[in-house]
Amino acid sequence: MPELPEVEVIARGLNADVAGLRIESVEVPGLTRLSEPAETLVPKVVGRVIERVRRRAKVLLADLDNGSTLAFHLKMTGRVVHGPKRVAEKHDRILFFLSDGSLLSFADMRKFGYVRCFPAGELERWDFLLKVGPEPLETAPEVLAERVVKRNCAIKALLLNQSVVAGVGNIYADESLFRAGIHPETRGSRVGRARAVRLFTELQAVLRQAIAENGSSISDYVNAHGDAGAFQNSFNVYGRKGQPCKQCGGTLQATTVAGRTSTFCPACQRRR
DNA sequence: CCAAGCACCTGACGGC
DNA sequence: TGCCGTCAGGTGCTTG
Repeated sequence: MPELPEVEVIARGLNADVAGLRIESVEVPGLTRLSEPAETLVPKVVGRVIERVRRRAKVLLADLDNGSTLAFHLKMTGRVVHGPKRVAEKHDRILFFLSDGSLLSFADMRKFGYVRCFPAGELERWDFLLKVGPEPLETAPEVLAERVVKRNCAIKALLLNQSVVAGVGNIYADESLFRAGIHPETRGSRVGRARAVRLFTELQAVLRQAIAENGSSISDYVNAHGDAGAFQNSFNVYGRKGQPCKQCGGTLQATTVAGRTSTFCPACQRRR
């Protein structure tokens, strides 16, 4: 569910809340198949102080005081929330009880998400981080454009490909393509350098705006305090199939690209 | 190597 | 009511 802006908002909120707190105990109501087993995970984190919480791509990273790092991937429905101590709820996967009496919880209805702890020095060797592309907000649009203009697959698929650019998912891919006036099925090689630069400039703008509005909430997303975001109210195309284009008044259409629903305006995003 | 398609899960919603 | 098909902020593995 969460894309770059949502994970960024969660990371900032958590960092403000839990940095400096010690993990006193851990409860594991049921980790997912993709997570590290509780038997190896729990001993690595109990007694450790959380030094900092940050984000890379769509992964939430909590650095601990012995150099190890807890990594959470929320996938479609994962939530990481910090709040008062409470009893376990239905979709809770792992609960971290902290030194100020508060609780850091990871819940995931669909069980696609995972949590792992990388000992000091091992995070850098994690396959996911070795393959993932540059951060779109820390990379010049011209540099990002170079990564797509020679590729033959659909520009929408390239935006979703985490090794091309990190952190973009279905919402922000569709929204940035609309802002740049590019049809989602256009091949990377047919976009052209100038329009590709425009695309990544618009991507940066939409990501920054979404972060400023606390992310987008469709059904599951909440920030580190359990609050919904507001950017879903600003969508131009995502989830608006059949509704009027905010730019030209025409009817928005949807097609499937890279296995994902892609909503676009056939007039503002002409195929070339 | 690249592109496409499905698998992994649970729940919500619409149609009959 | 209930059953069935469809769809959902993402990746990762297999297949061609």
